[in-house]
This record gives sequence, structure tokens and C-alpha cells, in this order.
Amino acid sequence: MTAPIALIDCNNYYVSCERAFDARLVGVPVIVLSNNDGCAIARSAEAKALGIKMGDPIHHLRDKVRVHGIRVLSSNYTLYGDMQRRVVAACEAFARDFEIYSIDETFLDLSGFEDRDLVAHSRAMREQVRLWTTIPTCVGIAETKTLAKLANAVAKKDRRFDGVADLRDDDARHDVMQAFPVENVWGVGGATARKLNALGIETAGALRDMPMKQARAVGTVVLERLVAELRGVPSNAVEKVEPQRKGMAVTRSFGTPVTTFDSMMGALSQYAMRAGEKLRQHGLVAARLTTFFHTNRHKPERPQYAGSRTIVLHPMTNDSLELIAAARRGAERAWRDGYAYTKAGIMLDDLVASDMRPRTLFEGDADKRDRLMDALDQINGRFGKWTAVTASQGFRREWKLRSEMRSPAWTTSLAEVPTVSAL
DNA sequence: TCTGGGGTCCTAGGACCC
DNA sequence: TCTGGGGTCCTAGGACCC
Repeated sequence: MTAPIALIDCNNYYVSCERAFDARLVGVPVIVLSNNDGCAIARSAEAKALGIKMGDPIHHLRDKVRVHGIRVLSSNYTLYGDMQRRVVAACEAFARDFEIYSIDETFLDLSGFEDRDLVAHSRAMREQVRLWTTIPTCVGIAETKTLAKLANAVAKKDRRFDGVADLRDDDARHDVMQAFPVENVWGVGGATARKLNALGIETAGALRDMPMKQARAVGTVVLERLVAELRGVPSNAVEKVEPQRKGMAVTRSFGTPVTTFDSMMGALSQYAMRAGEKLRQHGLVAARLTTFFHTNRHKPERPQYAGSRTIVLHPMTNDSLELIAAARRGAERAWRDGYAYTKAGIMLDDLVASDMRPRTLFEGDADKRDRLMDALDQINGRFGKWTAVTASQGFRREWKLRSEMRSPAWTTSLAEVPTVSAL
């Protein structure tokens, strides 16, 4: 008997976080926009009922927003990240181990809890989360992560389950899988779904019953493992320790298109600065930095250009000033005049823990630089992001992104904590 | 006419996820 | 006018080696 796995998933997470601090958002349609206020990335149940889809561009929704009085918010990742810690803390006593899978989903290893009524156990956990954060959740229980995902999806959609679905039993999951569209299975995207449909495979049940060899031919080892998971054979473990990350990126769309090299370097310097901060937070150094920028791909009638260059960082580094210098070298090589750039970014690859990095003969004043970076992080951490900047970041920042409807930092900034008055 | 048979490493790109 | 920002894993194919 394999250990039970649960997936707890927050409902309409970003909207639920916003509602935790603004009761006026409860019971009305609400959407939260992507960075740069571009498209809808979270919708309340009321907004979903109005036909608003994930990723709908806001400028296509103006009429609906007006007619139905939809509340529109910019995203507030500081708030959502902080609320996530609280959600996970509320679950802590209910599982032996965890894998935080995304900002609103956590896999739980329930081994050691098998002798309990796991549905009641999960209900108690949901209640705890709701009590500490007000956030509504659903829970799926099964023998593998893929089945727990599926269980979670039906717990959310099918009212009979009332928010908690336990599909460990073969009989319990048979009917559910026969009715579950194959394109909604975790790991089956558009391309794979089309291939499977062409073979007459349209449900999770049919995918489970597909021959392994055929699965491999259609979707490589990835699909083969997925089929095993649907059969209740784990091939994707709950990762209890956070795996070493392999790359990281800081990329943004611009509020206004960028046409000059100096302005582009302003943005790239800012991203490289942030990338350095992220590396240092995680105790990592990078071996390669890629700079890229491109024009608006949604406007094929305009002149298009996409440039990118990769610079090898030798020695490996997490020094923001060196990252900026590398970003500049890459940008100089990739730059073309005469285009309106709408997005740019920095990607770092081949990350290694900084105490494991190979030493070289030419490191010079590495310690001094480390202390400078420490000081920079502390100043900006304490007094705000834009306190200490490099000259290349510039001061005009016409490229900075739009975020016109962002809620306050309710939980992470003393200046913005909510005030409550009692009469 | 006809041009070996392995390896490894690296990169680009596809597919998928939230 | 206006379309997010992160990540992961896998494969194919080229460069290079013996």
C-alpha cells in the first residue's frame, strides 16, 4: 500500500487574498491582472460565471467590466507570497511532510495518518486554513500526485464531494476517471491532447488504459510516467526538500515601448540588480547570463526583431555590478536601432551554491565585493527598492511597468497595515 | 556510386506547469 | 492604445573525440 498523498489548493487564490483584507470584494465579480495590468490571471467565481477566461486581455473586457461592475485589481505578489506562508503554516500539523508546488498548491505526504478518516482530517485542515487566513481551499487525496491533482479538480467542480475528494479506492475513482476529459489531466497540454484525441483517447480513464509502449511513442517518457501515475503507481515523488534550482529569470514587459539603448540598459540594469539579489537570497552563483529583448509579437504588421546573447560569467558570480556589466555586453551585441521594444529580461543559468563554486586565480577583492552587496541588500531591504541604485539604472524609468490598481502591502509593511475601528 | 561506430557535451526548442 | 512572469523536463542534432 503506497502512502496517501493529498493536494491542498486555494480557490481563486489571488482574489481570495484580496478579499481577506477588503470585505467589499466579497460576493461581487473580481479579477486580478498580470504584471503590467495586461490580462486577467485570477477570477472570482462570479467573474468566471460572466465568461471571463484565464489570460483574457483587459482591453477586451472593458465592456463587461463596465456593465457588470467587475472589480479590477493589479496583482500584489508581496501579499500573495506572505499569505502563502500562512496557509502552509496552518497545514503543518496535518501532514508528515510537504512539497510547496506553487503559490497556491501544496502536496502533503500523509504517511502515518492512514489509520485516520482522511476526509475528516482534510476537512479539519481546510477549517484551520480558513480560520487563520479566511482563504477557501479544496483537497484531493490519492496514491500518486497525478491522481491527487485529479481528485482535487473533482473536489472543486463536483458539489457532491463538498471540497474534499478521496480517490484512493479503485472503485471510487473509476467513474470519475471515465468522465474526466483527458485534456484536463495534469501534464497533458494542448499538443498531447490533440494526439491522444486522434487515437480516440478522450478521458483520463482511457489514458490510464493505454498501452505503455504507445504512451511512450506519443509523448516520450513523460507521458509514460503519467500513465503509470494514473494507474496508482507513483513515479513522481513528493519532494520534501526543495530541489536545487537550475536557472532563474527576471523579465518584464514595458509600460511604454523602449527605443533607445540607454533606456534599455536602465531596465536591464534594474533586472540584473534584482537577479543578483535573488541569487544572494538563495546563496547561489551563476555561470551564464542571457540578455534578451523583443518587439511586440502581437503586432506582426510592425517591424519585428528579437535579440538575445549569452555571456559566460567567469568566475561565477552573484555580484550585481558584474551581472550588470555582463548584461551590458550582451545588450550591446544584440542591439538594433529603430525598433520599439516591448519586453526584455535577464536569465541566469548553471546555478551553483556559492560555497561550492570553483575558485579561480583572478578573483581579486571578492570579499570586499561580497560586503558591498550585503550592504546594498540591507539598504534596499530596509528603506525600499529604489534607495541605492547604480547609475545605469537611470532615473527616468519610462519603461517601468504599470500597476495602477494595486492593493496595499497589508501584511508586510507597517505603513500599510489595515486599521480597524470599533464603535 | 560506395566514406565506421561508437561515445560525450552542449544548445535550441518544444511541451508543459502555475 | 492595450496581450504576465516565472519555472521544469525532455529530445534532437551538431560539434567534437577516439
